[in-house]
Amino acid sequence: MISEFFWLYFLQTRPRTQCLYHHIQLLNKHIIHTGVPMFLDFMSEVEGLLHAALERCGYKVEEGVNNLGLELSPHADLASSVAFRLAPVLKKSPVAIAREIHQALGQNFSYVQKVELSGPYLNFFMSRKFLDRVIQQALADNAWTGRMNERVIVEHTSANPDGPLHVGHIRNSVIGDTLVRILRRAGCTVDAQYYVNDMGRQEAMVVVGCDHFQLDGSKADHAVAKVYIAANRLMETNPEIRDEADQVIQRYEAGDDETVAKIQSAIKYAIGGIEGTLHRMNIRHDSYHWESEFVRKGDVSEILGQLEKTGLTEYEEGAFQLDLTSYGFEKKMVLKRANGTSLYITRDLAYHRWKSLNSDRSVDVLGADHKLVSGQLCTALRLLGVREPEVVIFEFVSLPTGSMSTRKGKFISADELLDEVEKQAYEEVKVRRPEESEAFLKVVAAQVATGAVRYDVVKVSPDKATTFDWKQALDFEKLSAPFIQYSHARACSILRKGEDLCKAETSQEGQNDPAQADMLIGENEIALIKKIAQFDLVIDRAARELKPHQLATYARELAESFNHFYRYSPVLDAEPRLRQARLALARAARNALRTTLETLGIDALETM
RNA sequence: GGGCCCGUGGCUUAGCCAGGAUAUAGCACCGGGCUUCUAACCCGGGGGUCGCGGGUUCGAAUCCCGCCGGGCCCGCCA
Repeated sequence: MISEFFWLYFLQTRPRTQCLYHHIQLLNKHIIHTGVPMFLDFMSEVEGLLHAALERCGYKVEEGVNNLGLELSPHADLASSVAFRLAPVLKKSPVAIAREIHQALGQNFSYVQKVELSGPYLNFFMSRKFLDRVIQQALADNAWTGRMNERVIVEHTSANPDGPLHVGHIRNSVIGDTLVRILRRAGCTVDAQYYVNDMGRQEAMVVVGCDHFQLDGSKADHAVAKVYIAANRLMETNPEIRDEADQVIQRYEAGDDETVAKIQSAIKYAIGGIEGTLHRMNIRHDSYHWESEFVRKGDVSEILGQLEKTGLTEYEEGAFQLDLTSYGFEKKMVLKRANGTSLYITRDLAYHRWKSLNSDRSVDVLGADHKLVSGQLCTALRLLGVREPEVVIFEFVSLPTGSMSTRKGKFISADELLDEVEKQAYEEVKVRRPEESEAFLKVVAAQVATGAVRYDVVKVSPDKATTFDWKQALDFEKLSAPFIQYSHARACSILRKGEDLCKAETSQEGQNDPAQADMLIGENEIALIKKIAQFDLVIDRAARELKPHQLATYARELAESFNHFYRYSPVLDAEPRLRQARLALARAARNALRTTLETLGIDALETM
């Protein structure tokens, strides 16, 4: 019975030497299916070989992350720089140590073909057997799924229902939804949640706005925004609007029927519009949770009571506050207003406690402006003895003219962006496929647009602040979704023609030769198989570290590998047995591309 | 003023947390490749003090300290 399992990770892929590390997991439920040879298994074998060799030499490496110095390298499938680590301790040259370890490695290889000594480095190479099994795995009907088995709640988007999503919100939505997909691929059961801010001032302003202005016939979320912006403008000259909003907040918290009805219908109306936009981007939430739920159920007052017991609370000018100065927060956290109504942070505390109790992991995707408040929230949760969420922070998206604001009507909506990108995509498809029907052009344009928008967002690390740029958004030339979608479409095209060819020959000659994977010896073929093999590592690492952009990078590399294969290894013109082998690889690559695209939430077009 | 994040060829960007062998790509620029499975592709070329200065180390884009520049935050808003 295995009680421990080494999770192996690696950073990136291509040329430069990259760091790998492992992480000991103590829970059986995390064990990866060992019958599915992917990169993790190759790496596992390398680790075992190295540990055994080190033991034979009588060498000990210190416990620690990546203590074997494993890394992806342009010189090998996996390289170890462990000799460098041992040199200061053993007072020998790294080259001599590497030589000793190399001699002690033995020959009990399965997925390892050979180990080459290169100065102080030990270079491990994959065996034919491993490569063949990778193809078999990729050819299987079911896409690869990991064994994480955790129940995860991912909260993302959660935009106030006071207007449409804008280009800043979609960074949240795309990162969040991609994480949901990555976690599911890794084997988790994921509940994607939208937290609805129904008790805040913003929503009260929408209701006040609806009392003074008419919702027009535009898309629901846009109509709501107009009313909301108008109400805010009105407040500048008529300060009593603020009092009206305050009264709405108080009546709603008190449960006044008429106010409840007004707020809820306004929210449902706005959310309907927001959902429409999300659906265009292949994003769906599994459940919606309203902050008022947690007030009405009594969770909020229960939490206030528990926090009072910590002895860190106090009343200041009638407001109930939590003093977190000893935890490094200089400002006190106000839990209840002097007028008795609750605040966002208090309701959020209740929501987070509920999430923690109903999941193994909970993930929040939040903009950089929430950093401080989510730090306070986590500290308060710790005081309550509740597991903290894992918070994924993304830096701001601003406009060339400054930051966006729904209230001021200063934003570029997601709908506007999608419309423009789709228009551009339509022109591109029309040039390339003039013979196709209008319906075809429209479908392809829409799917290319969705992909282009999602990929543009997800390819950049969340901690880079960005400035929205139309020119860049509409330029989906190379480093973008269409590049990957196109590779997939090419693979599909080969497979379609290959099938026809096989049918014709089968009817003529009776029998096809079975595919011979070991005929795939071209440099580009091997490279493609190796790239396919890395999928499990990318998913595993992205799921654990919550870094979706790593999958975006992998997708580009996979497509690139396929394009090289496409260019240098003719499939249909090859002699029958080789053709079979290459068709199998094309199918394996098609499956890998499709799975990767699906995990990114990008449509895998079969033709474009 | 304090806290967090970012700074990599003209522009955008990977790698950084877990330091290792020639620093990743794209755009733009120069040149080449469609009678051959979809050229939304492929190949070659030029272009880099990895913000600056110290330190740690056999070895630093990566770790530590200081500085400079940019973003975000510091509400009885969310």
